[in-house]
Amino acid sequence: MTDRRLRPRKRPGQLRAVETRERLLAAAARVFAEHGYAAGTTNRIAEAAGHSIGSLYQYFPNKDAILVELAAAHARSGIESIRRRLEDGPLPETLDGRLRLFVRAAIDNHRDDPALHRVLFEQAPRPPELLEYLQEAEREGISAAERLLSADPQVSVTDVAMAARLVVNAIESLVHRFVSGDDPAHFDRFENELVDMLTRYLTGPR
Amino acid sequence: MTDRRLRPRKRPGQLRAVETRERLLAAAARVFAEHGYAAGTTNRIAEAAGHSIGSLYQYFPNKDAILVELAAAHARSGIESIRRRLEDGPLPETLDGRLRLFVRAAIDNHRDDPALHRVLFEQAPRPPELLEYLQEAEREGISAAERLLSADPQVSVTDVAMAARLVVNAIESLVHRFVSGDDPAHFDRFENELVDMLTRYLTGPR
DNA sequence: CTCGATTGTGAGCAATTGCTCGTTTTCCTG
DNA sequence: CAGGAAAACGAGCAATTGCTCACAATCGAG
Repeated sequence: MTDRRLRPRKRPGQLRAVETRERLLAAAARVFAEHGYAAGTTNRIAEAAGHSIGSLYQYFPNKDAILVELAAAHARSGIESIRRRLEDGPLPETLDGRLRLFVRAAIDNHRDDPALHRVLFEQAPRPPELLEYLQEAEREGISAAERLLSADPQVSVTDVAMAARLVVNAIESLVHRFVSGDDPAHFDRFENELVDMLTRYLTGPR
Repeated sequence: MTDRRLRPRKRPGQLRAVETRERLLAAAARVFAEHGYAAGTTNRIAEAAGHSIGSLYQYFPNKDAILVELAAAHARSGIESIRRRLEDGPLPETLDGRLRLFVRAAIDNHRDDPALHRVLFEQAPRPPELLEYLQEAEREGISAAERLLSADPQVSVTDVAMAARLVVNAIESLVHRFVSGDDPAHFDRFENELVDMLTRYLTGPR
């Protein structure tokens, strides 16, 4: 929690080193998910990875850097998941269908490892560097949403900018809440209702 | 972070003691809000309150107990705020008006001290005792919402149970996000749009 | 005023943490 | 095989933390 620099002190060259780094990251994900951020000590992470702390500190300058790496990877995978779905087939015809696509992507990305997601985005300290990265990603999401909403004749909302923020934040927040919560079975009902909520909101009467 | 019991070891009897306890709690709120949970050390809290750590540990068995006390107080104040608004005047005639009442209460309760709220409900560990308290409060809120929605002829939603959960969680999550974020001015626009979203959702076409 | 009970004090202990650094092991090049 | 570089190791240090406990100050009942 001391050094602000997040760059690795040594970039892995040999294959062996790359594997070590990956094992350390995977172990960190497991340890953080199970013990939380504060109790997820660097020694524990190294031990769980089957390596020494010395090795850990060869690839990460401090504990925060590990967390940032995990969080950024998670965010990237979310964005990638949406991109893949968009390229996979044509954009759904109905607004309803398009919203469902985004909601599904969000659910999948959260369902992956809710415990880790909780640690990363709730209880862990978020260094400014990570915050900027996440805010930038959110801003992109919002402006993309804004473009989609503006171009859609079905959308009857007046304050499109605020609507875009609401939609993006609603999906992110609510999915996070429901997946983190103890509702393993009701995901379908939740998905339907959330899509319904957004659709009715966006296409509602003047 | 050791002792599970959260009961105070000594209940203050004299006025002097009550004041000490209150000064400690107020200082804890300030320190947590400014430094976060991990860096909000018990020594720092005691110092900020103008007392010794010894006194702190006479009224709180451990650090967690202080946090739980603050969180519970915050939740209580939120519930109280809604109750006051409901008793203050008659229940608004329109669904729109009723929703706005709840949204306003949520905004006010969050606006009070966003930094502290962040610490309490995001980065700090939530002991099971507190979690149960909060879940119970949420369940009450949801079932109250469910009753209101069922009784309302304007409400056209089919899955009323899930709708109640969505509405309560949407208000809580979205208000939290927007108030915590850096949007001091756009609160009105946000309030309007959120009320609009919920109204259209609940009264939308079959 | 007396004197036990309540309240307040703070030096310091035991435990834990993030992290360093001197050393050993493994790999790659020629 | 030689030998230098890259990778891995892990005992242990410096700093911090939550918390104890022996004692001092203050209160209030008789």
